[in-house]
Amino acid sequence: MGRQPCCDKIGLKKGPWTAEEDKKLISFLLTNGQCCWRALPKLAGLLRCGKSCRLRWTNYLRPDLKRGLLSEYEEKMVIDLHAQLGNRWSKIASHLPGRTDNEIKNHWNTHIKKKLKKMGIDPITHKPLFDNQHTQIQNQSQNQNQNQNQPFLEQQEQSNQTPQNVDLDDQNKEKDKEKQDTSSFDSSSTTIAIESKQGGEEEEKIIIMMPPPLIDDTVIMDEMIIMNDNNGFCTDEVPIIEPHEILVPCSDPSPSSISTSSSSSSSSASSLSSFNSNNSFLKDLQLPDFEWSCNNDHNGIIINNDIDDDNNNVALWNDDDFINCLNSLINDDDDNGDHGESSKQQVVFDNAPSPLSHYSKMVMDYSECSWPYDFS
DNA sequence: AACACCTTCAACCGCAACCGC
DNA sequence: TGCGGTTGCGGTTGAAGGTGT
Repeated sequence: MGRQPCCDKIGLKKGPWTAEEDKKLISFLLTNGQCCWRALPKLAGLLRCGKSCRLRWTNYLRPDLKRGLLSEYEEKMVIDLHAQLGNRWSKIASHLPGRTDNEIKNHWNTHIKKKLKKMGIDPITHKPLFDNQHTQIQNQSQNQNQNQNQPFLEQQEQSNQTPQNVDLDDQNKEKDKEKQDTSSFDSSSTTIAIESKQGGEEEEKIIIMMPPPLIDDTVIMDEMIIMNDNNGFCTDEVPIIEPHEILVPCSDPSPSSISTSSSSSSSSASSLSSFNSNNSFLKDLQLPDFEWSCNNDHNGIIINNDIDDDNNNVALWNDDDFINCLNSLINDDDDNGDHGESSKQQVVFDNAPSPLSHYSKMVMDYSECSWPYDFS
């Protein structure tokens, strides 16, 4: 006998979600929180299977999602992490706040794969495809080269035994010292330098400093330097998202919903019920020192109770603002953008402990608003 | 304008892992 | 320990939009 389907598919809707369905799902999850996905469609009045609801929420509707193309830095991160983790998209996604495994997987298959091939790098092995005429590989030490050829888990073990340090600037040295016990990033561990210069072709010079072997499923990445000939970037160019600026639960009214650290690192798992209090989620996550490109096209909104007074592009939201927006979204029954009318039927988050209160802080990209609806 | 081909990405499917009993 | 239910993950699909002819 075949496996039982995840749900009774008779009469269940498939295919693209409608705005109405989205609203139902959002409304239900914000008022009730995440319960059993299997039971959710019935409770929410949706003709979908629970799996479909979960996917829709985690990949598209979650308020902490960033939308839009991956930034250059994110892309490099993905490449780098893929070199270590392979197709473990959820693990990769866990290092990129606001990105889902599905999104990264799609981006990898549609964009990055091609780019790497164009650059002469095998997207599977992350090693050069071309011979020496086109490619130079500079390995700074034989051991490092060996490390790269070893299975990932073996690298982990070695890394545990022989943590290596690198030249870091003074500011980072202390930080690095702290992290050394648990994780060490040796930015010199593997360097791939590719110089492509042939008859009128655009010159490319890419140096990829490979990150260290991972010690745990997650790793703190202190350094990742990828230099492009005319488009090199350094840490000075991008603002840093501190861990406290990233979506963090401030409280969890349902202790039973706290997930274990082993699963909470997944972006897909970073759902309402997965958050833990007291920032333990972040501890589990071990986010990298994130740096984002700061340009005029991306005015960041940080929904945050803390103030980032250095960044003029940052606007501050609090929970109430956000809930108001969600109310507007959910109760939007016309298209004239008139979201503020108090006479509208309102989904009430006020009295019941709102699951949204889990999101004390979150980062949204203003121009690529996380929510698929305009509720401005 | 019409058609074919290509690209993108949301959604689906099936398997594996996890969890509670 | 085994079993059944639930959730998470990664591969794949297919509709929609874009591009070329």
